[in-house]
Amino acid sequence: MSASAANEIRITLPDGAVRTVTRGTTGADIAASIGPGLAKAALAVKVNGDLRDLDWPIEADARLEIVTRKSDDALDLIRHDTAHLLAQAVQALYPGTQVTIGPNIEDGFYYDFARNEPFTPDDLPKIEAKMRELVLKDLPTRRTVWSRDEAVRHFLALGETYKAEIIRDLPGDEEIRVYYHGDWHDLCRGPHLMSTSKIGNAFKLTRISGAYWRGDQNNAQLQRIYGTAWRDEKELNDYLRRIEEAEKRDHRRIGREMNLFHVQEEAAGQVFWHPKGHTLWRTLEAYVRRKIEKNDYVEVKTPLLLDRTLWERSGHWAKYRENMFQAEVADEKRTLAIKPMNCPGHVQIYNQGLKSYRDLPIRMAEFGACHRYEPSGALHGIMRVRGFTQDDAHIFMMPEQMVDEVIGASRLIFETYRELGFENVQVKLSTRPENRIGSDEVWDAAEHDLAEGCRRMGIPYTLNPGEGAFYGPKLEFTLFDAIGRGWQCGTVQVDFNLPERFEAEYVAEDGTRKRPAMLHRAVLGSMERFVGVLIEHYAGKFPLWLAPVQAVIATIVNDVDGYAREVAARLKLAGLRVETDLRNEKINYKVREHSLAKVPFILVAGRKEAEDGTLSLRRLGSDKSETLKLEDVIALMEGEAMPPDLVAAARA
RNA sequence: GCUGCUGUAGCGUAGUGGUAGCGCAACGCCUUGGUAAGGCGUAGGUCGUGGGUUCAAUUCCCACCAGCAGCACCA
Repeated sequence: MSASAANEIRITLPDGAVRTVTRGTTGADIAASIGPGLAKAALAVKVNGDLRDLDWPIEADARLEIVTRKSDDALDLIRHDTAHLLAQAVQALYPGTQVTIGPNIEDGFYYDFARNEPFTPDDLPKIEAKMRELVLKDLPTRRTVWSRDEAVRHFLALGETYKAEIIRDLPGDEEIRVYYHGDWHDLCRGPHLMSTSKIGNAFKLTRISGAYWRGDQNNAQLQRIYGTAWRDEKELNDYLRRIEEAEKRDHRRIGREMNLFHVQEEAAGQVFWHPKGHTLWRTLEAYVRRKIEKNDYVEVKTPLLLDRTLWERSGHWAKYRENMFQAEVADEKRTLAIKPMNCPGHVQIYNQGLKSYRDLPIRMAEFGACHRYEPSGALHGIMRVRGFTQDDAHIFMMPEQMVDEVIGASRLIFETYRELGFENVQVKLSTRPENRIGSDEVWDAAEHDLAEGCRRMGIPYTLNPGEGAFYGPKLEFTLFDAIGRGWQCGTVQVDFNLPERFEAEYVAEDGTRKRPAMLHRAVLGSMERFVGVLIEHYAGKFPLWLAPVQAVIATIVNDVDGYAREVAARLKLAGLRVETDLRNEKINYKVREHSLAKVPFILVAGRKEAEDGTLSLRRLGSDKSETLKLEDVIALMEGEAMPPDLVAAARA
């Protein structure tokens, strides 16, 4: 091999072209050799799939890809550089502030700072202005490599104790890089854009919050600044519009606008359901009830208030007491607690009378009102509350029936979500935590049964190691709504604890007493939360079968009030939820009002319709109307108002 | 629970050391009008709660409660 050949390396470009260049050539050099346009557009390179700085010397044969603003990787680069820019601006404006970490997150980034004085919302525009100033200065990026000791000493001398801690904790073989943007520098793995001007102007600081160092409540609380950054102004504006759209779907807002429910401070974390909201609730409940009846569940109702001794026996008193509401009465010495879960109650019912293996499995369901003292900061509308109703069930069975029951419960969950309009569902298997009860053999079997159930159903799942409950492993079902947000709702959990503690038994085929296995399972999870999810998923525009008011009959003149009432009566007879609007208002006004109230059908009745026995039907979201015979309206609406499970049954 | 912010009529908001306005909604009257806001009028607030400062507090201070954003939590 000649000396020159030893100094040459082969670079393969994405189109397959191969270039021979001198060892140590950078991505910038190669981009320049391809063309001046690309040289200008280049932000970074990918060397054998790894993102690198443009000036990173390439030392061996490699596949190389030039990353421009159009590349998928550009956003990550821009966001991370913006995070640095934020830190640089903050340290320029607020000397003495320590930097910690500043990772990318979905749609943006954040940076955590240690500073005694808190940031206020007024600081954001100031910081942002400073950031734009730094962009205009076009500060060049310079990468340096330090020894560990040198870096630690350096950052400690600067008073950057968090950075020093981060460096100390880096794996031994990791190269310690410090990036300079002009005079300012930060420890960073990179890569970075070659100068601050490459970031562009499409960024915005969005909010401030507290955050614990390393996410641990026992550590110091830092101040986090969130921001978003995009390739260009258009992308930024699209994003801001998306946020606005999401705000419009907010169930708290729609709940108020559609008069579904309210909350008030005397009952923090609990919901006052208004007639319309409760109609929605009952419709959903009736649907779930049909589903479980079809799946051979029995429904029960158990007490809300149970004696402390029962909770001691179940283990909740020891493990869950801080989250339980307690009640006392003047005349009695006993302490009662409001149930945070339904399981102990269900085991009490199971334990009434001796069960045979022939009775199993017993699938015991309850729409159980539970109360948990959730931390005040966790409360959120009707999504995270202190008083909620689980569509709960416990399945008592022989251990060998476990896989079938896991499959049955999972199938019910998938089917329900699909019928309710959620196609995309993900499953997680949470396995044994550090702190647990039960032998390894029992855990092995339970984890196996959950996994086996998924496998046989052909549903993929991801592992969530160590995240199981202390009493058993679980499957968690996350559904994705219309704007792509995930909601963990359903769960299937194995429980070793309760049957043991309450000494549940069944008589086996051989006449011996055996302990049944138990599965907890919820489909919607919390009714309150699920109604919230439905509101946000549909943005309040519910499918007809769920809509609290399915149609309003709006009159044009008072002469037809009688006809409108008659129509309403006929529709009600057909099982439809309708209201009349006989007010002395113009039809424009009525149409506007009921459209804003998201009523699926407006049935307009004027003189013509009253004479012909017809209605002018206008669908929500349409500006057209069509005139139909009353019978046809009823037939049409009856068809569309059929709940999805009944539609499926009718088709079968 | 932690950090920050907020709390004025049902909702959305203005405002001030001298006991409060506006819009929408509500209610009443007039208008009976063909598919997204007709007109006029009336009523509604101990300005989150409790203390303090002051001649005087909705306004300033403190505490508490609740809400919002995030963190932490989420059997």
